[in-house]
Amino acid sequence: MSQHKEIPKNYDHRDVEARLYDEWEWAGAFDADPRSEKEPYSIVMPPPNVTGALHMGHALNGTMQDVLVRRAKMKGFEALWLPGIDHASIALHNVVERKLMLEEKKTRFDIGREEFVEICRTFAQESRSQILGQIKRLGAAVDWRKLRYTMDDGYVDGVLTAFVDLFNAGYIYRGNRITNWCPHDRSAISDLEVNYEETNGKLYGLRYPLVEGEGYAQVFTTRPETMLGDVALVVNPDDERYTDLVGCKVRVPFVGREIEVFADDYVDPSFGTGVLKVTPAHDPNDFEIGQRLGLDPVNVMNPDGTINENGADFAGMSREEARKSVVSRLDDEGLLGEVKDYVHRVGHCDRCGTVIEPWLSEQWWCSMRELAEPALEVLRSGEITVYPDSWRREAIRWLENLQDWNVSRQLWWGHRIPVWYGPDGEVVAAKESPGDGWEQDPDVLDTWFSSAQWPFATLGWPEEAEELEYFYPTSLLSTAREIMYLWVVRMIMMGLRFRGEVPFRKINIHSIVLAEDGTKMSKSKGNTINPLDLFDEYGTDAVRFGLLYQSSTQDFAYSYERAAMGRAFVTKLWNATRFILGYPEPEEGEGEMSVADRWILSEFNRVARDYDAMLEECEFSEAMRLVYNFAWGQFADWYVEISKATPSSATPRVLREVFSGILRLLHPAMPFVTEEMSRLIGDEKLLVWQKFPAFNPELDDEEAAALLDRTKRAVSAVRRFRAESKVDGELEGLLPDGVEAGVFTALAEVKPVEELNGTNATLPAGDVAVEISLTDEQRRGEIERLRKEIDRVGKEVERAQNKLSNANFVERAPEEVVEGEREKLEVNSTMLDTLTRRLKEYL
RNA sequence: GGGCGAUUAGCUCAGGGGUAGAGCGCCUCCCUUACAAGGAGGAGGUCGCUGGUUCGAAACCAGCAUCGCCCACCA
Repeated sequence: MSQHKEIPKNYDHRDVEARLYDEWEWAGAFDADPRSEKEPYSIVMPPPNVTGALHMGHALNGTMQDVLVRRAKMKGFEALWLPGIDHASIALHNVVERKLMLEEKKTRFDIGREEFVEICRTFAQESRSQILGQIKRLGAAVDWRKLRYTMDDGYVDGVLTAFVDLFNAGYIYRGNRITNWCPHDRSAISDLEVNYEETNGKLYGLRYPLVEGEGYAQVFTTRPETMLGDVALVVNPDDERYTDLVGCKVRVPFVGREIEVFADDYVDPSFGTGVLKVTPAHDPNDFEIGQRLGLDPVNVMNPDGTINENGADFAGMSREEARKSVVSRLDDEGLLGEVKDYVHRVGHCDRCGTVIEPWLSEQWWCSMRELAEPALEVLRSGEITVYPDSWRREAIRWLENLQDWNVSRQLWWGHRIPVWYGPDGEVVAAKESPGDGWEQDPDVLDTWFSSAQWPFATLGWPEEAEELEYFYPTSLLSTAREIMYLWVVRMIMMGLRFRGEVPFRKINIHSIVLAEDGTKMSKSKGNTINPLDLFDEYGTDAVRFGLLYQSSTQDFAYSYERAAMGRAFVTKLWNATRFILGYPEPEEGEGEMSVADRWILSEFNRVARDYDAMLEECEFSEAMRLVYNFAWGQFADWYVEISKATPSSATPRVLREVFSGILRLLHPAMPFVTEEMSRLIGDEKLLVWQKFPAFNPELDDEEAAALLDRTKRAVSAVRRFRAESKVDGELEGLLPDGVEAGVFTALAEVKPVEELNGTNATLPAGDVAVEISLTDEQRRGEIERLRKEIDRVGKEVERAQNKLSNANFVERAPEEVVEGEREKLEVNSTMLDTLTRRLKEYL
């Protein structure tokens, strides 16, 4: 009774995955111990937002990290993969506010800060458990005991410590300046949280009547409503058209303010009329011009985007209403000039999509220049390796042009800024209230401020925890490039500031998984793919393999074919397992190895070496190709067939050894099915506790490799002949030179004879030629086949002759290339002679 | 306005100075005792265009075209 009959032909991932994950967890397979004697390896997981479910990007990134962590464990490192969740201040704000509006028709201001924060906390709690479940579905080898959440007490302490330190060191300061204001969120956001979109707008010509005399000055603007806050007009000092205008006064319509015309270099005479209106409270450039001219800004807007009391009759209107109203009343009064269509880029809030209003407000800023210097240094010197390197250069460029960072948000959900205002106007930063009568700043910190502490705050900082001591700096950070600036670069700065060491030694920037049509996945377009659905349909291992196989430095359109490819691979391996279980057990002792045994061991050995090197450099796609091609194209297609046809006494051992090696190579990429197969073939240890195959120079066997290479080519030549000439029955032939006799005879199904019977065919296979006897019946079609071969080989000869007759080639090309051509010419010339002679015989 | 990248088989994509690769799809044969989600064999490409470097370019360089992405305060 052969054992494999009891194992189904197809692997059932549903049955296996949930069971194995629990087993891994119970066994403590993912635990990492800071007191270990081993060398540490650590990755902190980019924490998913509490707002969202796992998407394809998470699946890809999670798989890559899992590959590296499991591999590190198998290579003998004490490997930690630390999981986490981000409270996602502004993102969760939006989700909860939308829900509140939808379900109760209330805004956050209706229910108040305390209640709102409570709702956020509850939502986060619920959403979090769902996300953690999804991480498990992926198979992620994370140490759950070390799960961190950015709102945990310990983590909060780290964030506040960092803020207080930066404040006391003078990096954090308060400034009244133009920020990107989101009227919907009623909060400032940072430059990086603004998305600029091409918008079809209009340029409105506005006319400002001269106070003295007749006439007006015309200005073009895209935001006419901001004229209510104008404090000056400016022209370029070299603009001769307006020499007389400088120093004149004009009247701002509706508000009646008389403002002066100044000269300033900033103005581009070729744009519009060459006259610019200055609205310091509502435009960053104007703010600077206003400062140069010593003019006070006039703010005409409320935090919610409505016009305030400075806006005369327009007070209370929304931005949009005010724009229409201003334009139509200008028109009524003859003060509206030309109105042109104008395509320009308008900033939108990254989280809610609302049009951003550049708006003057009081915010906390973090001065970046000095903090950036050490970060630049580690990137320039290559102390941090980035895959691919182009992103290292990008990061450098960005750091070189860094603006100060607005870290305060007028939101409620998040880390409240630890700045306290004393009864006598004192301002201090402290983790706790300095005493009675002190009031805390109402704002919260930018989410990314807390994220910037992630690599060390998760390990216990500011405590000198043993985890921090042992696992920091982390080994690698893997992430999508879209948060390179928002997050990665800031972690480098903060890591260097607070630990004096880089937060990670390597950065893997992976590609973005696009929708099938090659556009970005987005909920609004409805083209998202849910990885969990894929896991259900194809099996997690198959999806993981497909993602890795398809990943590269380029963004890629997700293709279900890759998951199907992974599934086919799983099936292939699964059936190899069934084969091995039905194969004779290894006998006592090593056994005598055949050339084929030596060959497959040698090949495997090389694959293991190259595979490991590829993973070390985050070349996941190439690594998958390599092991796939070996497992399927060499092991299954050839060695398994050889093991059936001409086994040696060592074959049962070698077969299991190589297959077990393949499972160990693949385990990091396809953890579930490999674990199941490993068990079936009798391994007692979990795969993460088995040894990752390492290169063994003794197994390298050039001779066996060359022999099998020729043998396989000879076999293929015979198979091709059979297929093309439609020859079924047995063939007789000479044993070609330099092939492995047993393998050739068995796989080509050619009966070796001493002499051919006279009606022969020559089958070329590179530097091997297979000579076989033909029956008269088999001879049919031989003439046509010979002509085709003669044609093909003739071209080869011609090509080599051309090259070799080029004196420059012979002189300048490397020796081995020239020599190679000579050999090819010789082999092919001989072949051509033989084939031509044979054709003559047959004609 | 700057920067980065892409353009290779019908499709999705690798590769990379020395005769063009994979998966899927297509064609022929085969349900043979691991596997039809499979096996054996095959067809299919002047590697975007134009120049240059080189003995040799699909690969390196320059320009162009097309398509992406990122950065930037022109009203």
